[in-house]
Amino acid sequence: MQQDRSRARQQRILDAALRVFSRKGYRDASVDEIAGESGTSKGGVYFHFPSKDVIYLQLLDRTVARLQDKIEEAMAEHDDPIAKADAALLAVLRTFDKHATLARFFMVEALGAGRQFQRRMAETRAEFAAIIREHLDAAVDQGIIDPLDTEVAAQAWFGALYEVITGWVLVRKPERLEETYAALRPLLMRSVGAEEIRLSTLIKS
Amino acid sequence: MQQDRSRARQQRILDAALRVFSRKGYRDASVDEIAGESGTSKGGVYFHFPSKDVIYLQLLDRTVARLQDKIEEAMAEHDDPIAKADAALLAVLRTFDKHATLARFFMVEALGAGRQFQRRMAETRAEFAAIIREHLDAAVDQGIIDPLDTEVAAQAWFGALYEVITGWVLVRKPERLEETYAALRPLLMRSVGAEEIRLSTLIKS
Amino acid sequence: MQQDRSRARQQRILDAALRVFSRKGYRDASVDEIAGESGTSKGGVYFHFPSKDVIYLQLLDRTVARLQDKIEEAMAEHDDPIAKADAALLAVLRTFDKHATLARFFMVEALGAGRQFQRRMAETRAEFAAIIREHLDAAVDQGIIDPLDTEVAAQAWFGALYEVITGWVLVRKPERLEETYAALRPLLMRSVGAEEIRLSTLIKS
Amino acid sequence: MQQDRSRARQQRILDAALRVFSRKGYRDASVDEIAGESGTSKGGVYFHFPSKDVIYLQLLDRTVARLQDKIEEAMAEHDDPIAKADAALLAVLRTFDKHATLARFFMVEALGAGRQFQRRMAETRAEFAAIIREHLDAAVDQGIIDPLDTEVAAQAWFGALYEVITGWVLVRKPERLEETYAALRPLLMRSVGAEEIRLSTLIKS
DNA sequence: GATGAATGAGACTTCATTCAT
DNA sequence: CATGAATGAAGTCTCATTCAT
Repeated sequence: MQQDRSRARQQRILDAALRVFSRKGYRDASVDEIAGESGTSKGGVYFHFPSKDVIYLQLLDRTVARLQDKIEEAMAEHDDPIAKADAALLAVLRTFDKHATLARFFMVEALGAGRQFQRRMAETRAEFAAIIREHLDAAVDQGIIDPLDTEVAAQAWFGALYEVITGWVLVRKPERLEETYAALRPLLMRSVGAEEIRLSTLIKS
Repeated sequence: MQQDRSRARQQRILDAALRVFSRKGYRDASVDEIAGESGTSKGGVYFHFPSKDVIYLQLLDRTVARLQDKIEEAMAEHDDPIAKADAALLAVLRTFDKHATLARFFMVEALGAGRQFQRRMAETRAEFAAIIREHLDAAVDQGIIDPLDTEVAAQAWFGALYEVITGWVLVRKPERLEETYAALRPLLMRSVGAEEIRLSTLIKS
Repeated sequence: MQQDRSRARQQRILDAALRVFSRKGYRDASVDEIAGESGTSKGGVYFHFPSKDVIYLQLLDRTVARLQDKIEEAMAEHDDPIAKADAALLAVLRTFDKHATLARFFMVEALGAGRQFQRRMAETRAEFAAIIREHLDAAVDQGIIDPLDTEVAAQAWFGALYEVITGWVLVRKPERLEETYAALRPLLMRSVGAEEIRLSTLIKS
Repeated sequence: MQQDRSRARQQRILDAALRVFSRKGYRDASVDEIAGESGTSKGGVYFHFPSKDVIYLQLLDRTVARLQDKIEEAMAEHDDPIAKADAALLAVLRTFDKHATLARFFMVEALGAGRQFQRRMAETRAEFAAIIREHLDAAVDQGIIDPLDTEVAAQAWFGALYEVITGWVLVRKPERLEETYAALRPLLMRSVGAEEIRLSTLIKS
């Protein structure tokens, strides 16, 4: 159908926009460049999207949705709540490891892109933290870990992960992002007083 | 003398720039607005600073220097390396608690301000992480904590702190940033396997 | 088609720019004024030309090309090399006589327009002198005139012409530029030791 | 006296201005740069001169006066009117040969510097041409050369000289400007129908 | 007399957005 | 649907000139 073609075009524009925003940041990326990179014209872009803001916002949405899918998928394979949270982090890490463009866009450029996006970014961060928190809470409920301020713990986990990824994006060290996780994981586990879980149970997937 | 007046004016411009950048971010802040906010004219700003970039960079420098001063000061009151690192974090938290403008500028806007600043930001992050790491290393050496990957641990501490502050900047919850530290601290300590140190020894200052 | 419209608009911008540069010189002419004079907006000008420099340069090119066309055309009607050179000078004079704007642009403003154009202007002068020289050389070869330093002679002819035109542009005397040629021509001819050629053979066209 | 100091300061500013204008042209030279080059401050420059225009104009005047002095001096050594005119040209050539900065300022930058200077430049050119003309007229009166349009002849001589000098300024070829005169001189002489004068009588000085 | 801080008009250029073709 | 020409607001930066110190 025509609708398919339209959808495909939109996808191509979003893909191009991701690359351009990732390279230049929101303000320094021009609609012209996005149009060029997507093989369309400026008019074409404006046919599919009402404004540059909206492209950015949709990209943010798409990124969040993809990450959440990955996370849910990864968590589904575990029952233990700590293992679930742990798997979630690893899933995020792996996704960014494969898509450095996405990582730069989401980790580095998004927060300072402009006031108009900050509410959304705050929400997004909260959502991710909420996922972690949910399972930490469950762990507390099930007596796996001692009670603690799970809100702050979730924030701390998220922040630690964020920092490791950002550092990787900016400096590209270590080569593979996943390597760091071997060192990060025990820190996180100990921080909430969780017993070590055999990594093997996590990395099977 | 004239030199004093000049210095004072430069300070006023930097102060104004901090507020404007904090409100709008680098790109959305105009030199005109900085000039207005500092009670000068556009030409006046350009008399004291060669470009908008340089203002931003000097602001970054100034912020880093101030934070490092606070940190050194705080650390000087402790001998135990863990307590030193711990005190450093608290000092940072308190500084931002008092200067929300500075927090927003440094935590939210700076990273995504543009490619031209990212190398500097990466360095800055590395510097702060290095301070933490140094004392974690000392703690390992003195047998206070078990050996661990202190580089990643430092990054994780920094990231956790960063996230807590950023969350506070964006949502302004909790009211006082320092409150969170009561919950954050044990997490960090446990994460490196450190025994609890009585908070009282820290908060005396 | 659209391409035609685009071309036409470019021409209109160049025409307007010629007038404005001729009136004010390169530096004192503003892009705004060129835009206004061409019935476009500033953005419109920048859609068709990447910078003010480029407009100026294209104008220079266009002027040179037009003059060279006139010259070739005029020379084609003569066989005698001296007559050819002579006809070339007359063609240049007549062109400027009809287009005082062009004359002012090319003779008065161009040289001092800025360092970035001086190499081009030097080349241009050399090209015109080369045309004259070529035919003086031919005249020497054919024994029409005695051997002489044709490079300097060509430069001198060009300079004499240039000065006469510049004087006319600045003072607008005599009314018609071509009139001066009656007095200038014998000087030039004698300077290279050429016999007088009947003017009638030249002015038929 | 103080007046001497003031005069000296003015001279230093004018000298500096000559260099800067020669390098950059009128518009691209800044008062700041002139101040710097003259070892003064911007305020200092404005104490001695009311505006940038006036500096330029005084420089023009000074240059003209110096050239005229050289010319008068050179002409005083000859009685024959043709020899006088001839000596004048050579004097100009030699002056510029020694002061390339002056040459660039006066030959290349001055004409296109801006509308405000063009009347003055036109006058100046006319003055120089008038000197030449005067002696050509005398030569006609004394029966040394046949009657001719001395106004145009003077213009042509001036133009030929101008072009040779300008070419030298732009391309710096030949190494020494004076060399060219050996080739240029006979052309000029023949152009007015003058017999060759032994160069030896000219170059003694 | 001299300095350099300050002003403000104006320059070039960019770019999101609109719209005729 | 798509193109690319056009607009106009806004932004960074320059600089001649003025003036308090």
